[in-house]
Parts: sequence; structure tokens; C-alpha cells
Amino acid sequence: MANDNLGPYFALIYEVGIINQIGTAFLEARLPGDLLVSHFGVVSHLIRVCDGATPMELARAFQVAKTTMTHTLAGLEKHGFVEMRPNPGDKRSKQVWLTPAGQQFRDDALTQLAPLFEALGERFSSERVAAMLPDLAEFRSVIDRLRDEMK
Amino acid sequence: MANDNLGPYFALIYEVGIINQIGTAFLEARLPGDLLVSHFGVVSHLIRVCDGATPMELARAFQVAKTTMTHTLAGLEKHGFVEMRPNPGDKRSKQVWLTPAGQQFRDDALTQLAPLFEALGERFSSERVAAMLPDLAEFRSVIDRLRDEMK
DNA sequence: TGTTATTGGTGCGATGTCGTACTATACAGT
DNA sequence: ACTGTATAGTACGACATCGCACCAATAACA
Repeated sequence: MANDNLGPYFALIYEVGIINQIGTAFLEARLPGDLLVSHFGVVSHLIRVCDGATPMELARAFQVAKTTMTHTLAGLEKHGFVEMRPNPGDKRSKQVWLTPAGQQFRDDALTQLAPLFEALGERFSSERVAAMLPDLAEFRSVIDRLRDEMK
Repeated sequence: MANDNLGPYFALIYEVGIINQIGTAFLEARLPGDLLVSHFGVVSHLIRVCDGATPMELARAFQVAKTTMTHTLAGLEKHGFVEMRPNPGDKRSKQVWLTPAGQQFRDDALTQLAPLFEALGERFSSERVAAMLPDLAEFRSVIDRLRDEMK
């Protein structure tokens, strides 16, 4: 592959980086003071994917170091949004369970975010976004596997 | 807009976050020890877009805080990859100019990265990536403007 | 069963990023 | 010209993330 074809890959990395920056800043500006997108992400994952996940499962889901997830979970626990219980199937491990306060936090955040997505939807429809997702997800899956193989 | 349509937006943020994580880790693993993707990005920008850019232009291009760009540029300067000169048109400002060593750094990095993109290209063609770019760029542009308006 | 390698989680130090405050310069309105 | 406001860059402190080292528990295997 000649260097002339590298352009698109770098352009993708660039766009993804910028969107991530703006998106994170956008969301965090509408989240209660000391809560970050990472906190919101974990709570959402517990609701949408599976409650009672282990810290390692969460770290893998968000592709962050396990120490980072420990830190994020400690913050959520301090706010009383999650509860750490021992994992009945593995004494090394734990399970992360959402509390009612955690549910409430997510509901409130969604309410705060609603007007933002309202405005966004008028300029870039959710259908268009949905149409972009399969390719993005496949690309993510490809580099994810590539990463494991080159480990 | 009902909440059922929020899904795609969150999914996009999620995918973008993961791709950013994996992509950054991937690139950084192949960059000389203490150089980061942010350094590579700045040098690339100076080559591809415009040499002699001001720190603020760079900060805006990558959507990072200006203090972050100061830090990144200090690193590049310490390595002798860029040179800071006074901006002839504005005494508050500076200009960032690439040195031959900076050029060399970028060439070397691209060489290191080549096999990676080789492997990637076999599984996800640069044409497919190129096809994704217009929508991503437009989405980026939309949220960028939205951000300014809500400032 | 005993030994070794692997995995889940945490403590710790290093560092990248950010927000705030500050200085110097530029610009706008009078 | 003068005065208030905005902008470019930096210093500093706060903190999120990471890699490394470590321990406990599990898995692999002889």
C-alpha cells in the first residue's frame, strides 16, 4: 500500500479525535459538577447492557486501563450510584450494581441533555447518525482484533 | 424528539470514544518513547496544512485547551522538532515553524506506522474509510458550530 | 497434588489535560 | 487619545488516565 492511501486513515483518526473532544466537553458541561462522561458511560452500560458487570468487563467495554476503571468506580460509589458486591463465582472479582440513586442520576442527566439533542437533531438527523454506525462499529471491531493479534 | 431516537447519538459517542482510545494507543506504541499522538498531530498539521501556524490556531484545530497546546509545543521544542518565533503581525502571538529534525521525525514515524496500516488495509480498505469521512466531517462541523452558539 | 502461569483488583508515581488567574498586546467605541 | 473589552500566551494547581508493582485467587498442567 502506497503512502498516498494513508490519508484517509489519518483523517479518520483526526475526525474521531475532534468529535470525541467536542462530544465529551458538551456532555460534561451538562452533567452535575464532579461527574464525568466516564461515570455516565458506566451507569448507562449497567442499565443498557448488563447490571452486575465486573470492573474488568467495564474496563474492556470502554477500552480503558483497569486502574482507570477502579478510579471511576470509586467515584460512582462515593456518590452512592453503584454498589460493589463480591462476585459469587470468583473470589478475586467483584460485581458492580446500580442503586436507585444511580438510576436517578441517569434519568436526570438524560433530561438535562434533551434540549441539546433536540437542537442537534434539527441539523443532523438521528437517522443519518444511525446510518454511519455499522461502518464505524465494524472499523472499531477490526482495529480491536488487530490490536489483540499484535499484542 | 422522543428519547427513543437518542440511541444513535450515544452510540456514535461510544464508538468514537473507543476508536479514539484504540487508535491513540496503537499509534503511541509505535512512536519514539516520550512522543505522543498530539505531537505527531501537530507536526503533521504543520506539514500538511500550514507551517508557521500560531499556538492558538493549533489549539483550535485540535480542539484542545490553549494550555494543553503550550505544553505539547514545549515538548516538541525540547526535542528540537519545532522552533517558536515571534509573530511579526501580532506581538502577543508566536509562530510555530518546523525544523528539519521535525520533518525527519514525521518521516520516521510514517515508516514505523507503515506495516500497521498495511495490515489494517487488508481488513478495512482505505476506500471504505474515505467513504465514511464526509459524514463524519459534517457531523463534526455541526457540533462544532452548535458548541459556539451555546457558548 | 503441587507447581507455574494467568487473571482481577488496588496502591502508587508519572504525566497529559484542563480551568483559573495573570500579563501583555490589540481592538472598539467614545 | 482614552478607556474598556477581547485575545495570545504562560504559570499554577487539580485531577483523570496510565504503567508498574503487588497480592489474592484461579487455571493449566505435570
